Amino acid sequence: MSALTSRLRGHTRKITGPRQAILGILRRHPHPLTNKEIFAALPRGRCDLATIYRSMHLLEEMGMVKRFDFGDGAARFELVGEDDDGHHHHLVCMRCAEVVEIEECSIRELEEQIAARNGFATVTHKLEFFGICPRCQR
Amino acid sequence: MSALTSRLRGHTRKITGPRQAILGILRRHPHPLTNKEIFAALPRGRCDLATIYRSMHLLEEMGMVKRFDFGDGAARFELVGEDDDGHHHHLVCMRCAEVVEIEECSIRELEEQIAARNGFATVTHKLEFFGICPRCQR
DNA sequence: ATCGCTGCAAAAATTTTGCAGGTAA
DNA sequence: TTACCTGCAAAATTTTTGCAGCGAT
Repeated sequence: MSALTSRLRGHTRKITGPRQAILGILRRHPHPLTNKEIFAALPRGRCDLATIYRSMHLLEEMGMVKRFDFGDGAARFELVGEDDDGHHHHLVCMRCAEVVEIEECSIRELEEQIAARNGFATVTHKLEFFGICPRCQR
Repeated sequence: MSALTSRLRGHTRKITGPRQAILGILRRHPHPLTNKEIFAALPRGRCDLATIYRSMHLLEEMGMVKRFDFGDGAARFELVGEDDDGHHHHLVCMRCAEVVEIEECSIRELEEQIAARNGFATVTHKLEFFGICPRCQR
């Protein structure tokens, strides 16, 4: 956590109780969480839902968190590790919403081609897989 | 449009004024539109916003339309062509929201590997690219 | 002491739903 | 005729914002 807190300090931002609690929840959960899920996981009213929304904006802006959309109407967030750049994808069950993390990513070259071909700069991508998980097939 | 209307009929669904108008807008626009954009493009109150939401659910369920999430809080929809399966991706400018269609897709094999490796069935994927378009770089 | 942060409450934005009447087939 | 569809209005969700006070540095 020290790397994260120092990054917060570097942005002249404060290490507060709610932020520590939110980061704790994110560290403890391996998959993207909605703000409401974070709120529910927090020890009983540890902070306001509005504070979570504000914190996620801040953390996203600082690159400490990534935003995902699984197609239901709620944004999800996942902590970016201190060493890696947090780049990976997900395989999501369309029935039960189970999430499997996908490490493999062979899109980097394609990404560069697409950037060059269209004159776009700083191109990134988001890739999500959807299907029916083994349990839900039975 | 005949293929689409016959598909509607096949689902014991009716060809109504609002639905024709919505399909007309979608056919005329090459990129994903939010429901509000569809509403605005409709000749002045041609149908209710709620009707658009209901229509998009129906059309999505029938596979005539695909849903996209570009990360702002609104779903976008794009018409699926009559011949192709509508599978393609987008390159979205993070400043001005310009959208470029990306035909190329080399994920199919990866998709199969991921499905097999995790025991998932009927696996699909969504891939979007984000960057800064040429005009916004200046 | 300063500036940022928080809770609370209100508002905005997106999406869903109930219902009574209208319309395609 | 019958089932589906629509507009209108209300509600449910998700997200944002204003403000007064509190808290980290």
